Amino acid sequence: MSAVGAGDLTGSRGRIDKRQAILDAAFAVFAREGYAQAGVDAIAAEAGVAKATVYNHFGDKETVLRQTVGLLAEQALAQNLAAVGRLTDTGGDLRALLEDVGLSLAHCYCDERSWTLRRLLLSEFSRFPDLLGLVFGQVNDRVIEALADRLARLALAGRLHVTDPVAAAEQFAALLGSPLDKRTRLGTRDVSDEEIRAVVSAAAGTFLKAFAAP
Amino acid sequence: MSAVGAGDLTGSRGRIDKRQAILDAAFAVFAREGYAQAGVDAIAAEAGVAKATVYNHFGDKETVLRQTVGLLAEQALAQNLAAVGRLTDTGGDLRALLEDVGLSLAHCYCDERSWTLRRLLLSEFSRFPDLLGLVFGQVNDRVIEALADRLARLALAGRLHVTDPVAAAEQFAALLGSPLDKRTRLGTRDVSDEEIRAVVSAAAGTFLKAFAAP
DNA sequence: ATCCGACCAGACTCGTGAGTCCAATTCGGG
DNA sequence: CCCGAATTGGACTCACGAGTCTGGTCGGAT
Repeated sequence: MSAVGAGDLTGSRGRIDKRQAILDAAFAVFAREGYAQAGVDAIAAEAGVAKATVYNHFGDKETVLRQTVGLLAEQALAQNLAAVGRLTDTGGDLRALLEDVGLSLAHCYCDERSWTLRRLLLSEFSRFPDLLGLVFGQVNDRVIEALADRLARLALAGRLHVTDPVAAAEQFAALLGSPLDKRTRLGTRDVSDEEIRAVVSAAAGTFLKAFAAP
Repeated sequence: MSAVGAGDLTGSRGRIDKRQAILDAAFAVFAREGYAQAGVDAIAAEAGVAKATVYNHFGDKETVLRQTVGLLAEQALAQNLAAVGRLTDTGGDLRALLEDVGLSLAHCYCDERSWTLRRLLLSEFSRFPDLLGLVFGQVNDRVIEALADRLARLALAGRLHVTDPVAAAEQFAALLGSPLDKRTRLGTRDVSDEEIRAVVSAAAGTFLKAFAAP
């Protein structure tokens, strides 16, 4: 949860680290009420901090939002890249490998924080279009790119038959993400692990039928 | 654009049809500013109507939003169903058929009104979760269902090899929608017709590689 | 001609939330 | 042990927007 840079005498008692407490609280409150409705008072209260302290650290409400989103996006990116990193040809069953990676990605995708972040981003998109741009460009595209790299290597090894690795990566992501969006109603409905597994399996199945080497 | 029920002495002069003018204006303003920011004053101004008239017709701001979204969702559903309806086995080239339907669906999906509606829905989702539920359930699911029906018939005719038509329909939709989401940055970027065509072609290609009868 | 109901302009109430200010307090380092 | 920076609670200003009300206008039906 916390775990950032230098001095980490975590929030509760330390005189420092109000900052992190505020960011956590802001995320919770923004997610719960939306940017416009969320009062800075509410954020301060949730963080156990005076309103003036929030302004000391961030200057204004908008900056609080940007910092919050930026931090979360960074974390999400790291998680997704780690998941994609598992896609390494071990010479074993290709389908099992794809399902393993797909499952890791699906778990990143369905993580509570992840859903909340995405919902927040979508909600405030009209007010802060650049935020969505940042996340689309910096997170989504990077993950696709990393996935494409791995797929290209599998293709070189003769295990897949893809001509455009980026397109294939996009399609794999689509096959994974869209059904999850629908099943979870944008993360507002719990899905059993079996259901996730079924989605991943279907995605991997279709992907392999389309791209497995002959 | 307007074209609804009974008396359509369109907005400007007629004593009636203020209602439709208000709904149109509300859609524009909500889309531009988001629900929370959009003032009823602004909606009234955009509709060329007094604020009191808005309250005469709808009672409160929330009702204005619900009616607006409901109307638009209905129209979107009709358009999508029409597109799916084109998926009829003519005995000709299956790929061309799929691309034709895919293109029709993509055009529905990329229509300005369609994007705006979806963005509005996503934006206000935290405040009105039931609205998204309505659209997901009543529009999205129905389209998938209709598509599944058509795919099932193609399977019966021996032209496709699908075991679960609904899953296949979902995947086709995913292959179509996700790349469009990304390319158009949720509809905030114009995409050339060639680009759309390329997405449709890629989707149809992957779908057929996975599901074409052997 | 006249009455009714929809419409208009704009003023008004009321609540809410951003951002500021300040005097009192508390902690951390020297 | 003391200084300064961070923090605190709370009061305060200011702007904005929902919803109400009023007095008056206009068109159409009887």
